[in-house]
Amino acid sequence: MATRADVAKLAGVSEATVSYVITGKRKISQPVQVRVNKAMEKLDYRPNRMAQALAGGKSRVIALLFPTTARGVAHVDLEYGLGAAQAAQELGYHLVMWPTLDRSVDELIATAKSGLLDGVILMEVALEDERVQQLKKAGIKVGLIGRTGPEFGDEIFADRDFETAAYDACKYISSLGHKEVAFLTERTRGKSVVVAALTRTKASMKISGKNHGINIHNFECSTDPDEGRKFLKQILDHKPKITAVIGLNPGAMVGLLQEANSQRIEVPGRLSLLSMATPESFVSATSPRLTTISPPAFEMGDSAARRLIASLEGASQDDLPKQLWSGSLVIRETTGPVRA
Amino acid sequence: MATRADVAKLAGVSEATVSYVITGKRKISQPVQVRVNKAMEKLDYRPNRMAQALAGGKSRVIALLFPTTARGVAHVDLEYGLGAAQAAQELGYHLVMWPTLDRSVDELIATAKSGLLDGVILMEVALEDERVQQLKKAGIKVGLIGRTGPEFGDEIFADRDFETAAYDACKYISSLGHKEVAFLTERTRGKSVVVAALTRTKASMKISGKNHGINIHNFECSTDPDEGRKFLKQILDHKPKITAVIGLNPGAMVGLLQEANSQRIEVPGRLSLLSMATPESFVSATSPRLTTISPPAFEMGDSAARRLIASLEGASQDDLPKQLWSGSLVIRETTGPVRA
DNA sequence: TTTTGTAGTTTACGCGTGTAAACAAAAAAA
DNA sequence: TTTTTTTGTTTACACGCGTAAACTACAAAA
Repeated sequence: MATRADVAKLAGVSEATVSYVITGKRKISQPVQVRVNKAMEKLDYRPNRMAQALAGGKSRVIALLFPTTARGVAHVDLEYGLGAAQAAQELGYHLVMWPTLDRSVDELIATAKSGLLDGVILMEVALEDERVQQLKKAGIKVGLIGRTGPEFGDEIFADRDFETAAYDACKYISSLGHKEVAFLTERTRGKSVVVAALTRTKASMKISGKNHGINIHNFECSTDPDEGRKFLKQILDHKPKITAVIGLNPGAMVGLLQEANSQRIEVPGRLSLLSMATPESFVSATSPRLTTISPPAFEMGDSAARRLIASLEGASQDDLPKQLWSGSLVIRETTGPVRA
Repeated sequence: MATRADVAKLAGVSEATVSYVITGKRKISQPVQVRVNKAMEKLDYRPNRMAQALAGGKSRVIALLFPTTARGVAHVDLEYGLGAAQAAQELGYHLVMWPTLDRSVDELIATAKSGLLDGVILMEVALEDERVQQLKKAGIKVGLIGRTGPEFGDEIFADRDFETAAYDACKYISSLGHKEVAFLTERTRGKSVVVAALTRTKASMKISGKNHGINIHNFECSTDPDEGRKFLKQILDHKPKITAVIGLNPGAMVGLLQEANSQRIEVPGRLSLLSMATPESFVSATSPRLTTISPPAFEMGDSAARRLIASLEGASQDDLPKQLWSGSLVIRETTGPVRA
């Protein structure tokens, strides 16, 4: 591999001049620039990234934390990751996958201090997320998919617009004539970490439900599909007036749907189902296909990465993609008018 | 951040001694080792990975190619990726996500030459995969999830055992009494790249079908669920004797299932469905839940990464995880005895 | 006694870049 | 003309580590 010295020799200039042509941090005359560029092309020169990182103190590598629970990873995380990785690539950065079983960031901080990582993107952000504090204290830039709250003014993030999402959901469900609606979220009792999305959506649903004349009944269960099955029986037996379920619990939603199918409960005839958290790519496997308001995961990953990198470069925060994404309602086969 | 010099000073030895204590490449006396280790601990010393990479010529970073088509990424890829990333992490390596729209590896080679990448893991490997040649020619170590063929003796890979998978599928389906079985694969006509898995499975199905007294009818269609829907009509109309479908096309399989549900075709009463390529985590969304023989994706990713890294380190190839994985049959709700 | 060997440690330098500071040449000001 | 400023380029070194080669102290062999 050709080095800067080779380029300098071929172009008949000093090594520093080559560097300055590349970075543009000093003015170099037109003819010299041309000579250097030609030499670089001829030698197929690529600056050594390790040397750049060592000398410059920046690796241009960021990490994406994949929170892996016992049950595996949420598939939407892959889409966040791909969006972020692709954006990073376009900007000359690289994204390393960082699976974690617990929520510890110790190893991550150690790696960042060793010079490999310039920044980190976090998912499944809690309202009070100690990881954010720990990373910041260690001097590591943090980007969020999601956000802490409510003082997030100085944070770098891309998140859903829960107010709009809840509004759209309630508007649509109410337009179908539903009055008694279950809102099914993930279980929070006994959990040390409550993802911020849950709190925000719950609050927004309460307001939007009222505004659209819907009675929102809050339920929660674990993300296991079996829990979704039990939940179906529960509402059929104890809350027969409920005619629609809005869900922020993709695992339970598919279980609910499966149970409805096998018990010949008509969907959407008897019960309409709308999921607010099922990734698009997952919907294709459901039957009948779920109506959703889903996060534009790829775009959100892209946005978070671009914002983090802009911050790393000290670049202006203009010309960046959206920060809040409502996601759009896609009407499929699990929602319909309430039966007369 | 503390450097080697700090440690050396505190321990009262030279910098080289510190390095040799870490790497163990020279013999260092017990008392000195103890002094150095204590100094490292006290200073919370972490070798700078960029300096290590520059001086040592190895970055201990590998890339994982995510082939992203227009339709998105196969979700099984996430599981491969997590397995590989976790294995890499355990071994002191890191894995960067490398999304590619086409199958070009030019940019990847350039990045490897710039010193950032020691090796690459490839997915969706074709029988004659030019990427493998290109990367090898550029001096980049390659690990495969899948394999080229048939001369793969010197290659580093983890792949499915298609012979066993096909055998298990045919044995089970035949035990249910099915005689006329469709085998549904992805479309190959007009495609420049044929994934090796397809060719191998087809060949194995032919043999195993014969051995189990099953008539295998080969079909192929695109991975679009809509194609799966059309396919259902096609076999019902033109091949009514077929009572089971074995699929190597997850997209079409879910479409098929959806169409069967909406047309009230009984599954598995009228038609049994067995998928050989649907990732476990995807199955939870199907209704009724698909019977599968699925690749143990996480373990395969783990194996591929461990093998690649062992090769990078020049380590022995012993004590490595399996190379060929058949995956186990998980009987769920879409298979049953043929109707009398 | 001298020679040879060995274990343990240090010296010395290279890896390829970023960039502050020094410098030279040409242009502008005095 | 001399002095100052500006522009363009180079010199010099730091970044933190890996490791070959040199060295020291001491034991063993001749």
